[in-house]
Amino acid sequence: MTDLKHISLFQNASKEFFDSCARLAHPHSFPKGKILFIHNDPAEYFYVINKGWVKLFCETLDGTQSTIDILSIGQIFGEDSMFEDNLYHYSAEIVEHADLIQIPISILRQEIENNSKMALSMLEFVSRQRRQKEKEIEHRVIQNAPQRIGCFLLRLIKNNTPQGQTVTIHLPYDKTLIASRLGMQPETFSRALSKLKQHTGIRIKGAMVELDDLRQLIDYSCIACSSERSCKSSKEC
Amino acid sequence: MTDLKHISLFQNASKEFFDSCARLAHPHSFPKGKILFIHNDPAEYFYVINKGWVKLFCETLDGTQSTIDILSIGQIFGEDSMFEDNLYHYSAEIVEHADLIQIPISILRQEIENNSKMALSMLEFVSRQRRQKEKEIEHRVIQNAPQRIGCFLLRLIKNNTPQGQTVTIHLPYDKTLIASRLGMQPETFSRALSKLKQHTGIRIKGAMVELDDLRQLIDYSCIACSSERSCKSSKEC
DNA sequence: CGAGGGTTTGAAGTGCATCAAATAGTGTGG
DNA sequence: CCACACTATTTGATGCACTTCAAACCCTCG
Repeated sequence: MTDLKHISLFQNASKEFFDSCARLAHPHSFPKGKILFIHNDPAEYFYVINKGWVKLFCETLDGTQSTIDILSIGQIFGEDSMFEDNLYHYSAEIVEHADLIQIPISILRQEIENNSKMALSMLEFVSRQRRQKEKEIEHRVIQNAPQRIGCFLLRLIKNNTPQGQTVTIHLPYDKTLIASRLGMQPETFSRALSKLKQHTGIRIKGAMVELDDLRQLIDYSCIACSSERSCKSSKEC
Repeated sequence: MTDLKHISLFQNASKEFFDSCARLAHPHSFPKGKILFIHNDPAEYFYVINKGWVKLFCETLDGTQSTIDILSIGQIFGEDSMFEDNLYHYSAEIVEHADLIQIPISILRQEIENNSKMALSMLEFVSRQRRQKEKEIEHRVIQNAPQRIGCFLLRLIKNNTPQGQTVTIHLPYDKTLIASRLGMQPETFSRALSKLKQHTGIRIKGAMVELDDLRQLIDYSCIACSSERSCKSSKEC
């Protein structure tokens, strides 16, 4: 359970919070494909990801899905039901074998109510996510498919990577999933990626993407973005 | 300044908060077209709208705009810079002559830090907005232009309006603005609205929209939505 | 009445979706 | 270690939705 201490959201959590977690939180492993909960299920727990990937999504009656987010190590989900009517407002599916910690939402709720520093951390956290969603809408309006992929790649690169140096990016999950994350069809993703290749000189081998110069990718993708800094260094994107 | 007491976000604010506001907040009137601040301006104040309409937007170097939101009476904006680097992360423009109250962000910040009930209200507020943004992304993925307009109309209708009764909706601002709010071109909006007319039997006279039966509009628009309830009654949409 | 913005309509182009099929890649059991 | 099955990915062909550019129309307000 020491893992929780490394989650930035919990930097200001109290000893009592961690103690409660030690008593009431459960680590769990889940295989790929497992549905953790679905839209409108009553929400008792939120989850912390220690390993693997989790997809959050909604779907309509006719089965059409829209991917809300795909999360990984250090990220949390399900906590937002606290502010709604204690129902999950999305479905969650394991897309890469995952280790999760299941924690009663009530513990978090209590901590937020009693520990004002924690409440502030939570506010920062939610506010940042709100902004990211706004950015995402902007991107879908302004950027075309290849640019959205370029932006996605840039966000995968660590902030301290210097320019003018060969960089290798490992796509974190299936291309089909990336496509859904970016709001496009798999076919479109495939075609858009090769268009991106033509425009920026990136090299693609399976799930590996290599590029010699960040500059070109930034120039191509971030023209269509209002952020001052590129998506690589901006916390917004 | 009594107006502030009616803002639901401030229901749990302390007497000290309202006192500080009485001393340091300024009411202002602004004409249509006035730019309040632009992206990356240092943020000292947030705003409460008493009257009129305000557009929040971002724009890229080449002038392409993306509308984040269009707000009106009882809504606030600019407060989110508190959790960023004290810069506005969007631009704000008056789109209908507006009366605003300008309040130092520091007052709100202090209130959140000292009054845990207020922190919770704020969390609820931001969390709801985050969810609305998620819904908006879903809508743009799943719904086509006429359906998005239908959904927009439904949200304009008061929740307690009964079905099977003629309803008149007044478009709150320019059609061009509604178009930008929904992420489409004015021409697309115009065409999509008449397509919606064909499908649902609504009647359009300028800025007035009339319909005999909500049911038809709901059936047409909300098929492509994952929300349990229709956009009319759902707090999500 | 006439100027200027908002709105609609028309014609043509573009980007993405869709459907269908081929190909590559991965894991399985023999 | 190979053949098979199954899934992920790519490619091709076609269609549709929305955009873009251009022009007409309409409305309001001085």
